Amino acid sequence: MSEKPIFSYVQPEEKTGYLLWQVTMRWQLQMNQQLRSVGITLTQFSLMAGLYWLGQQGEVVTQQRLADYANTDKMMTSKVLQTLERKGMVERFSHRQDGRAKQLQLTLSGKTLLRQANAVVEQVDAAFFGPVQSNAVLLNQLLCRLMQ
Amino acid sequence: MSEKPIFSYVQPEEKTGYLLWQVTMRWQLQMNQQLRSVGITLTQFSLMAGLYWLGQQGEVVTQQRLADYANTDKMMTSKVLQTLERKGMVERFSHRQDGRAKQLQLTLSGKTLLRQANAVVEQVDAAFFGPVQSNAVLLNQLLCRLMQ
DNA sequence: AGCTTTTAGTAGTCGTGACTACCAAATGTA
DNA sequence: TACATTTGGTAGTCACGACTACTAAAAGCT
Repeated sequence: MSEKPIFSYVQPEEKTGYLLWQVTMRWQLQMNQQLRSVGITLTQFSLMAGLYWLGQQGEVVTQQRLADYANTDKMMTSKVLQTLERKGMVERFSHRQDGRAKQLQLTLSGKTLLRQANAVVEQVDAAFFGPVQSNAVLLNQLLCRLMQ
Repeated sequence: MSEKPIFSYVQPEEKTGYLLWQVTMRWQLQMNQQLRSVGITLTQFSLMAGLYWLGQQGEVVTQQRLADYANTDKMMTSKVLQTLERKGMVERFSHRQDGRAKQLQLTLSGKTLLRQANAVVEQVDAAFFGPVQSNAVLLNQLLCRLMQ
């Protein structure tokens, strides 16, 4: 006498959410493994990239602004930026108008590192998405719709 | 006199890899937030689900076997299973044939929790992938191709 | 049997990622 | 001006997820 099965007959790995998760973990792993050669993590890269980008737009970038832009929470952002400051990639000054805020700035070594890291990221991305290159635009659209 | 820009004119958030990452983080967050009501994490759920599934196939499941199946590393798997054992969701016996291995078994409470958690997962998945429901099969195929 | 190599599992570290809780500065309002 | 509320940032906790390094048992080899 067997119990009622918990799952339907679909195997877990056939579920879209699970697949999405697995694929992303693999992408993230490859990124971090390759980025290791330049001494940076994916998260650190994405924050530095965000900082650079906002800076290019002429913005005065605070930690909260960067966190909003990168969709990271401010606590994590604070910690990673402390790490990046310790590594000499980022400087944090106190904000002129707002006494609470920290104004962020990439250092010269930071920009150099960012440039090196970006080359790695581009290369891993190309290799990873090679198998679906013809459908890249489509995949992009679907993902965009999931972000609203 | 301005330096050569580090990135092309594409904004970072337009990159497929970055999008994939963002979407998955959001999916994972929603999963974990909802699963909290039943007192389990997504990772714990996926290991329990894998254990259940392999058990249904009549296999004697060891930690390494489960790790292989779930694409998790054995160190992490070991720790999460210790947590699950402490919570009384899983039992770990020593393997009859292999003195190194641990044989895994879901407890009754484990199965109950798994059933509750699965209902939550199904519901979050449905809500999350609603916006692309008509293209679900296509998205699935693309993701599958990225897993080889 | 004696030896090397592989394999199953654990301990402990680092870096997220989400959380609670907190401080202090800025803002809104009476 | 006085007070309550919001906002920018930090400290510390928990749970991955990847890593190094380790023990001990199994398997392979001579």
